[in-house]
Amino acid sequence: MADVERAISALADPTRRTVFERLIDGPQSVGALARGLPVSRPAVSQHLQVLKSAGLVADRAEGARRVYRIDPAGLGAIRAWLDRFWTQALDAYQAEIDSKEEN
Amino acid sequence: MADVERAISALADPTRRTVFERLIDGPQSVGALARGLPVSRPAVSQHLQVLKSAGLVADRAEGARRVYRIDPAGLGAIRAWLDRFWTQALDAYQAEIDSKEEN
DNA sequence: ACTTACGGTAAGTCATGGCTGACGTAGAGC
DNA sequence: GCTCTACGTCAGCCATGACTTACCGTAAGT
Repeated sequence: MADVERAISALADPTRRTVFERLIDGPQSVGALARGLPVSRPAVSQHLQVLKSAGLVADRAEGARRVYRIDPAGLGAIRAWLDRFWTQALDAYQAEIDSKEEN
Repeated sequence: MADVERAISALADPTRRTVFERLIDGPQSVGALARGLPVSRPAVSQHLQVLKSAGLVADRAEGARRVYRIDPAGLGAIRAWLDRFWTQALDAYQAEIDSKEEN
């Protein structure tokens, strides 16, 4: 649950969301990611740490470079949480409509 | 898409998430919500404005009181966005695994 | 009309966090 | 071993936003 919390707030930042979306095209090194973004390389590195601690990405050392890839775990956690939430909200919504129609 | 962006960042705040979750139990007035939270009533009011502009809640005037309820629109937007994202991520993930096994 | 309850708004404070530049470290090539 | 590239980390800056108090309009009850 706290895992989900961090995943959500991680994806709340626009830059971080962009970094994450770029990784969908395939694993990338930090420098490669930073080159396509309007922020410095340290900024990208920090964003990747946040994404990593949220279970959204994983990293693998490849020589001097560090390649990041998407980790399905974090996204799956959000999805599960959202699904449960979604059904609850819909149920409550429908129940509210029904109770109004009974008048 | 920008709608989704606001919905996500809206749910990123813990207090706001709590407010939203409380509304699942049924529509609530601002005062009722504030009474169960460690923050002041204006704070809750401001959070509700954010949730409203994100399409996550809707309000209805009921005499002097203002009752807020969950609006499925915002949650549905996040869900749709996340689903598309989810399949893309999984595809990319699987494709990456396959390309590694070909060595 | 007066009062009381409810809630949105304004102004101001303070903490969080995103960003940069500087620095230190590890690997690869000559 | 020297150099160059690639990253992570640290310190500090600054904007964003969450929160509070004070205030104002509005609706209902007496």
